[in-house]
Amino acid sequence: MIKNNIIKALKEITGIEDLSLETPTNLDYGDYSTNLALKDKKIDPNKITEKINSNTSLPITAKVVGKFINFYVKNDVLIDNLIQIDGEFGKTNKASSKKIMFEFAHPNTHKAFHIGHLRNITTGECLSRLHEAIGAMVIRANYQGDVGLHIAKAVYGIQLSGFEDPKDVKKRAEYLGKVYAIGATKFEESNEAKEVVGNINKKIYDKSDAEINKLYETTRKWSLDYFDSIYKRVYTKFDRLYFESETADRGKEIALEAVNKGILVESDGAIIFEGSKYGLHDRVFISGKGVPTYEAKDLGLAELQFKEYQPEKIIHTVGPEQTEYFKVVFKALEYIQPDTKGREVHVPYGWVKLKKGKMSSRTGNVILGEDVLDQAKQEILEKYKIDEKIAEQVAVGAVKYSFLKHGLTQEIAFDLQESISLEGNSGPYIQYAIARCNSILAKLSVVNYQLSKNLKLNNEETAILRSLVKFPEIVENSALNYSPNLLCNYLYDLASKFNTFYAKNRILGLDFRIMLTEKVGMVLKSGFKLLGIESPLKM
RNA sequence: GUCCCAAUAGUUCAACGGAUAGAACGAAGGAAUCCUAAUCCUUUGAUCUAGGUUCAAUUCCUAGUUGGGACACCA
Repeated sequence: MIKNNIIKALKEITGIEDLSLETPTNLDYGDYSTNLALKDKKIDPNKITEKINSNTSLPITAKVVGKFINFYVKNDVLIDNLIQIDGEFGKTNKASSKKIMFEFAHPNTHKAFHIGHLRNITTGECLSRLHEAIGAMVIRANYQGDVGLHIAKAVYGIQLSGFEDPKDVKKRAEYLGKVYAIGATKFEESNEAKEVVGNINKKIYDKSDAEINKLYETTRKWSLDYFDSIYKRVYTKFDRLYFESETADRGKEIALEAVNKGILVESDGAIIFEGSKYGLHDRVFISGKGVPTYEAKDLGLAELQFKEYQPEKIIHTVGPEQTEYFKVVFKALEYIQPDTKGREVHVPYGWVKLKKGKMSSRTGNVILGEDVLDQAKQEILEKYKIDEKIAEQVAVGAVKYSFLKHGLTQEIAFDLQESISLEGNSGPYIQYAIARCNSILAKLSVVNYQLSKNLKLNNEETAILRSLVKFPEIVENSALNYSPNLLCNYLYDLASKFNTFYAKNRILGLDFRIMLTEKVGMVLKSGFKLLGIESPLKM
């Protein structure tokens, strides 16, 4: 990467080890710049610039503006880079051979797969792909809650309202959402219901009631089948599906062993970890009834995950409300299984909130993930004359992009009409640019470039070239900072530059412009692939 | 009460301690003999408050205001 070349050259000249480059937002200030001379008054920016410019092997020229040194990538370097762009462009080996587990999605069976889950899975899939692009070995894991109080509430809801089988994957999921709301509402209303649900919960854990077992197994499968259909729809394939039902027993064992070691202690009949001793808060691992909580299950999960895959890190993509929860559990885990220290990471992503009202599975006031996709698709079909398959790709792209373009920790105020935009800074805008590239190239029978030696580039062409060079480092930054929005911003900017170029220049007839078009299409497509979004050939 | 996170145009969001704080939507106007008008071009408009650190603060620190979240047997 050019950036590294510059840093290396600067280090040799100045002897400063710890220096970084900036990328000015205003292209007039160069492709990169440094503030070295501002930080250290003894440094003379003019001397550095002279040395840089006298070294013709460097890919850049330098210029002093004020105290900044700005670097401009040379034209021939930009063009060499353009020629080299192929489908693999953007991939690096920054994280090569590192094994990282990304754990995401985690819907709970018997509950709705809502829009928040959709953001989660979109984010997790994108982070996975970004890390694969920088050379990591990625394991996609999904930890699904198939036991616990919420299941008991749903089962209770069924007992109250009577069992039905709508005989359709989606309708079954809707039915479960409905009975969950019924059970959960009753649970909050009366102590008697709390007692009943508690007993159902215990029965599910110890499998002591044949009738409940059957009901549980049947409805659990309904949920999982439904989730599978969504995973497929958003192009995610998990390497491993973990279930709370498989971590619960072992988790409880681990917690009990930890009591013997003095890591966990008994308090009021429950087994807890005293996080408050570490500036955190106390949490219950085994309830007074002897049932392992989420905390204990996470102990079982961690052991299983490290044993099965030996990942260097496990990235848990989970909402921000669990930030402090994870701190406590990771701390406990650190004492129980010391080699996990520093390897368990919680990457929180902001909530998707409704612009009006509050989302809650309990009250049934949720926006289902699938409904969002369906509505976006419907709107696209009504608005444009395209076939169903492309409408699906555009709809999924619009929804995914609307999540990914936001900073990861930012909450999103969701409004279907506003959020799922088809114009402006949106997925379809970029898809449209890609389709446009394809459409231009399709006019050519043979692609055979004859680039003249003395190309005179106009502003639009130069802007695109300068942008294309940056793709690999954008991918790297997005991956390492867990920031898909950086890649979104970049792709939008590139697509926008291309559209401006397209509007002002005729492409067909000039080999250089045809090549530029082809390569822009490639980069946009590669970038979208990393976001987990398809690029239709035509729109 | 303690702790965590956020606060930027009318709205939804960007911005690596740097240079003139970027977009999109909205509003107003314009672009078709020519490669896709889901496009392009104009115009419009913002850093919660008070201190501090710095050559330089939307960014870091302190306090406050507002909103969200977590704080024992839910996940």
